[in-house]
Amino acid sequence: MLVADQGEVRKPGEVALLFAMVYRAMTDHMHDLLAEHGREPLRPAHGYVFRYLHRTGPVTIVELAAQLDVTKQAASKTVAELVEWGYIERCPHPTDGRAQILALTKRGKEYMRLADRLWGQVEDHWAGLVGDDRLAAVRDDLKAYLDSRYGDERMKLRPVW
Amino acid sequence: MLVADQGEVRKPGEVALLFAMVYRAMTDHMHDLLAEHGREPLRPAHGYVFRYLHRTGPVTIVELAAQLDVTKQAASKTVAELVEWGYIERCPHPTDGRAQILALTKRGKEYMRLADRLWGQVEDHWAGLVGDDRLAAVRDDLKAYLDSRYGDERMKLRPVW
DNA sequence: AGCACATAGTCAACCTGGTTGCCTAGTGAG
DNA sequence: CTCACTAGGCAACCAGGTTGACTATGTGCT
Repeated sequence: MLVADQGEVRKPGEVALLFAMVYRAMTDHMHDLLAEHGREPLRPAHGYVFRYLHRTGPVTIVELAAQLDVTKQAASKTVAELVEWGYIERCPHPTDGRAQILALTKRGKEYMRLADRLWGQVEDHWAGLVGDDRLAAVRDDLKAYLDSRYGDERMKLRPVW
Repeated sequence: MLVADQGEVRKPGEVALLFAMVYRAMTDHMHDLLAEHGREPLRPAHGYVFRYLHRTGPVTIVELAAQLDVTKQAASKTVAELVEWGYIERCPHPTDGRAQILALTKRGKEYMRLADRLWGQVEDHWAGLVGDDRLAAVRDDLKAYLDSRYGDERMKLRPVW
């Protein structure tokens, strides 16, 4: 596999700035692909709700708020939107009269599967540029940084949005 | 140099999610370092203002707005804050009575130099984990993606904040 | 059973950081 | 001089969060 170009010394802040730009570029790329499928982009916060519900199964608003690292009210607002758009449904909690159970609807699962496929295409595009091995190395280096900062807590870190 | 661990297949969306988390982690890391120096964190938008002024020299609000990809009013608000905090100063435009020239103050330059140094430390931490070569490869792969999407326009892409 | 305390979710108001539409003062071409 | 345009600011608005308070429900203790 190709060795990195050694000619250019890394400037302070360069990688951080590139990071912010690439994140933006990837998000825009994703929105372009969604548009090609006639789908409106949802906000990253929405995407994290979908991922969390898919990984964990039905949860309450309090649990969702904790996962997204926002207040109950903010989680409630986000949920209200997704309910209105038909991506999430509310069910009574089996044992707690106060709480509600939130779950992805069929439509929500479809959107999430499409989004995963399209994110995969964004990453495939990138892998096509630099090689699967290099992108896997990028991923591993990202994980190394997160592990160094958060260890086992790293999956709890709220992503930027 | 070590070859990437081949055992783990990339999952769709994995790199994108890692991206959002690492960006968050790097920003938090940076805030921790600033706090160690008794400095308040500024918002990323502020940091981009500093960088732009430093690279380009004094500019007007309209030019700044274009660079940040926000409205004149938003740029004006951000500038008003930085003026209030003593990082930027306004001067009359030499030839246009309507316009003002914005420039970094000494204090602004000091903050920016410190911020660059601290971003360098964030990146050095990462380089220490994965190796300079690997981080240089990450940087090159980030650039490859941006080039593929924006070519020469890539430096004009507004970063996420 | 009753009570004190805690919690789930919602409401209204607020805040931040943007946008929009409009305004005044200034610019430049004709 | 006139007119179309621009620079920057004002006020109101919006989105997406927070705060504090509220009601209904739950829990644990006596």
